[in-house]
Amino acid sequence: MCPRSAERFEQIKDERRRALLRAARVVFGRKGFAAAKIADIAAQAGISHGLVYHYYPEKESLFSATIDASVEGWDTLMELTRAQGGTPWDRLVYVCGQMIAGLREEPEHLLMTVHVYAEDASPGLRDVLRRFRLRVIGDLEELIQEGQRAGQVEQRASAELSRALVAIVQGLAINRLVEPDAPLPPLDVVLRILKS
Amino acid sequence: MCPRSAERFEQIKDERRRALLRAARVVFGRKGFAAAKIADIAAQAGISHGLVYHYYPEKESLFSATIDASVEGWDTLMELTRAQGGTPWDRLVYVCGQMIAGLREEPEHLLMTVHVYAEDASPGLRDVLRRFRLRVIGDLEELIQEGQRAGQVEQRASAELSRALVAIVQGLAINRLVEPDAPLPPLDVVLRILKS
Amino acid sequence: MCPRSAERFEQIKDERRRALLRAARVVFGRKGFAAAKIADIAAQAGISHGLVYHYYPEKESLFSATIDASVEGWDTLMELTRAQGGTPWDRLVYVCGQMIAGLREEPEHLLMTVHVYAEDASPGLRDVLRRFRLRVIGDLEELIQEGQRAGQVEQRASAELSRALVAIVQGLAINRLVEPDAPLPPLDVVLRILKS
Amino acid sequence: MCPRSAERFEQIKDERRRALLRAARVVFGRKGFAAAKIADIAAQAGISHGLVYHYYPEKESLFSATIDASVEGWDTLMELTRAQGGTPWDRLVYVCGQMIAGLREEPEHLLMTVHVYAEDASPGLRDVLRRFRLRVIGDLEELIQEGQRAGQVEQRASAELSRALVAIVQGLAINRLVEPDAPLPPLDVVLRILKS
DNA sequence: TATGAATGAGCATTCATTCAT
DNA sequence: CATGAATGAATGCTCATTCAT
Repeated sequence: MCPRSAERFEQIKDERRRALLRAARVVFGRKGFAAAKIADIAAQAGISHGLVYHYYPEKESLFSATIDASVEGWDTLMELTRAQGGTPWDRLVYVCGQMIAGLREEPEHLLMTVHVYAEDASPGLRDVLRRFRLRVIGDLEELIQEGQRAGQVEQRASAELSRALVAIVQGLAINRLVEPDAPLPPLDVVLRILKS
Repeated sequence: MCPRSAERFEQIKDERRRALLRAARVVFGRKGFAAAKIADIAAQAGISHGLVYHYYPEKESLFSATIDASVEGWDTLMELTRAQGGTPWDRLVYVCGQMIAGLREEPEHLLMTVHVYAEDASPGLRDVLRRFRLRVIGDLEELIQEGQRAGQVEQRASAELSRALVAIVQGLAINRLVEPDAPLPPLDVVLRILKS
Repeated sequence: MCPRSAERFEQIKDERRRALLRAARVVFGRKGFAAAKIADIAAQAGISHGLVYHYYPEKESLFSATIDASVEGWDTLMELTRAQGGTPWDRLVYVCGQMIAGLREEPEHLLMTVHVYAEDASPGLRDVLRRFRLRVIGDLEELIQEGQRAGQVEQRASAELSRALVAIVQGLAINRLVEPDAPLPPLDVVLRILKS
Repeated sequence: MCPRSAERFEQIKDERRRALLRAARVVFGRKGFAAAKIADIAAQAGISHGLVYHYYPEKESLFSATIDASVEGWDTLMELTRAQGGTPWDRLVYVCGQMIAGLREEPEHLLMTVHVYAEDASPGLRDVLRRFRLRVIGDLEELIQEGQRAGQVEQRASAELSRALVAIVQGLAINRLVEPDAPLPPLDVVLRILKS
């Protein structure tokens, strides 16, 4: 009724939506799309499963939104990275460092990708994920090419280097889930991939 | 009754069992445990879904058997590797080369692991997979330690190096599934991880 | 929110649960555990088969609950019987009269027992039923012993007499199901078993 | 080829058929029609499940044949009973004695009846069983009427007395299966039903 | 005949989705 | 908005029945 409460309303709604997305990322990341139950996600978010459908009309939309949030997160990271001063190598160190730090806290973030190549995932889902993947790979490739121009990264097919980098980060995410207490290799080991 | 037909019988049975395992590896590898339908696997193997239960009493047993086959495959590879002449580094080159070649043909092999860390996977499944993982990591670590003693691998925590190696291979397996036509990075890029 | 509706909620839930139990008793009693389909029971209760699982997590639990309800019914009857004035014989007349009257309305009640001696019924089920049986037999035996002390029942092994009594009642229940219109023998014929 | 072996052949076939029927009676009696598996029966008879279909084209025929065998057994008992000298009461003692003795060895015999009143048992099955039941009840009723004419059985509706007699015997069969070691009440307790 | 591999219809159970409260 | 009861399509698994050997 009064604007105050309407605002407050929106606030609550937004908060809840964010909480829901966080919960969805965790559960989807851990179990994949098929094995994740709406009820699991609702429980993780602390709401009833019926309420989920007030925010997202179906499981797939929720999943898509989760990816979208990850994309946003990635875009933010890339902006920060580009705003970083220093050499191209410094920027590579920064972005990889952030990715690995992210693994520690939320390995689910980068695992989302793993779960949707399934042949019978709806084409929509596959596309959404594929695009995310290609964006990450593309952004990293750009940084790598800058590094190559600066002579800080070896002169090899940048597409391969970028994919190798993504591969190791995803692989470490898996490791993180299977053995949460195993040590992650230090950043410089990961970055060696780019040095001849 | 006659030995000829009894033999033939067993042969056919064995062949089918192998075909079933192959089909199961492909489908489980692509979709994970929850999303893989027995009917999918049966179709992939060219048999009716009912027949699957003549060979394995339940989905989980089939999954376990699939892992067991992967373990055997790995053991064979390790034997071949150890039988390889040359320096420790040569052996590392050999085993990683084989793993990456395997990715080209059957990326499912190394992906099996990805799908079972789910919190609600039956403890049995999780154990089976965890053991497989630890075996691979352990075997590779041994090779790495030999390489360290020979001065061919950097003197860093061999556990971390081994996990980084497994991570990149698994990450590449994922990449293979998502983008089957993307190029895999060459072997020496992968092995750089072990060199300071 | 408001207590009125919450109460009403619980009421409806309870009603439905009772309706489900009644339906389950009828169907299990008629068909036995294996032959009774959840869909039959749901149809009999006027609900969808999926909803059954909101109330009982599996067929066996529903069956157990059905037995539990029968046990309660029996306990109530025994309380009424013990509250009955008169001689021990009067009480035997009362309880047997009620059992036979029950046969007319719901022969399923006493038939539940018949269906679970199967060798491969889960041990849980068998136990639940065995306990019910022994309770009935034990309670009747007690009444019989009182009758014996009062000289109203013949001085023979009360365990055998009790079992003979249960046997005839169960046998009549079967008769009731097979020939719903055949006459039940009058009470005094049944009670003769206890008189020398 | 030669008549000797052809005969022998028939013999073996007949023996097997009898063994199969015996096995079927045991398993059907214990588990009912729905819960009894062809494989169970075959195992009990010591043959492969496929072979069952050489003797009976389907589960229902096997069940019918089992009933037929029971009918035959009953007819034989009735012939023996009628051939028995003495008073009508002596004959009743004889036939009930045999029934109770049968309970000790093969309680399944009289339990067959219990399992087929199910609403969705095929009408054919229900009829077959109903006829068996009515035959037993009718034969006993005849004996009871003889007893009544001889003044040895009370002058009450013979149909009810007959059904009460069958009821107690069936009830005892159930008891036998649930508690194989519980004592059966002695014959005279059972026969009291017929005495005023 | 005798075996057991193979098929497919049927049933228990799960879970996304809807909707009355 | 929020809840959880209700529905029904989908999937694991069983088992009667068929059939190649």
